[in-house]
Amino acid sequence: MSQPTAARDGLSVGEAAREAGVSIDTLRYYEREHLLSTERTPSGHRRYSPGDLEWIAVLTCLRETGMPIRRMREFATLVGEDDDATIGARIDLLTEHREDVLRRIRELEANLAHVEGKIAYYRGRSAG
Amino acid sequence: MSQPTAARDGLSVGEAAREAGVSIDTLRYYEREHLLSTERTPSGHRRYSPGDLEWIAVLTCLRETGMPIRRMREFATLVGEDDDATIGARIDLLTEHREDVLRRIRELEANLAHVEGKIAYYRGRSAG
DNA sequence: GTAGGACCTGGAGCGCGGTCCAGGTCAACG
DNA sequence: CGTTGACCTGGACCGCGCTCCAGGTCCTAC
Repeated sequence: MSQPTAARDGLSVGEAAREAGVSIDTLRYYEREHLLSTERTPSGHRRYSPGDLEWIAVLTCLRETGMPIRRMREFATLVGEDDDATIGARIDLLTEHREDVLRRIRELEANLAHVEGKIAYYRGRSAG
Repeated sequence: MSQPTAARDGLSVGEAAREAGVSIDTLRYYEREHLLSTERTPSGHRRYSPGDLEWIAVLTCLRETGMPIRRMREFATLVGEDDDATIGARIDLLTEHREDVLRRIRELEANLAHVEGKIAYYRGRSAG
């Protein structure tokens, strides 16, 4: 092939990892867990398309909001079916997750207030 | 001893666990990790005072805000030294933790917005 | 005195989310 | 051609925060 390297289609796993801000091992792990699947070069190397990168960003967002891998797999399966009949299920899953996140934020805020109270208490003790 | 059961001093580990909303194993684990220490009855059973319960509540608050056990141990050590010279250090530790929690809340809120965007997108798709 | 239940200890096991490793293949460079 | 570095696989390993288990003690009630 006379195609120059720069013009090849998609990113290598190392490039994709750097781009997405995750480790190479994490990308391979997600693939094992069926959260993600990629094209391969004839020799078996993974190639990440822009769409793949967007999807990885979605996965990362879900992870960072504490969604377990198991649940992410459910979502990935729904999306992977690429059937509009699953859209309701996708909305339900994300909506439930949204509730979880909101609950966790409220919980954090409540506990934060305790921590701040404790700080204030110690400030008083060290001043008085 | 003629002392009635109800008048004995402090709660058993089972009672304390129920009261504090954690498992018995967790209380014993915290003790192994030097986050906590309790009086014992002559026969070796743990007894939890009201002060112990308050401390467990503090530990629980720190855990729920994501402080690692290792860091909780640092804090427990400072408090355990019962030396006013450590109060500055306690304030510093809690203040750092407060920053961590605030960061995490902000992160969650940012990611939450993405999740909500996704929900809106799917709603549009299923409506359109 | 004996049955049951709560407690004790030390240590193994678990679920999670990766992370690392060995042993091999592949691609580009000089 | 050989070297170098990124990639491949399957599987072992890790840190965390518990959780469970075996084998034993102790207390209470009948």
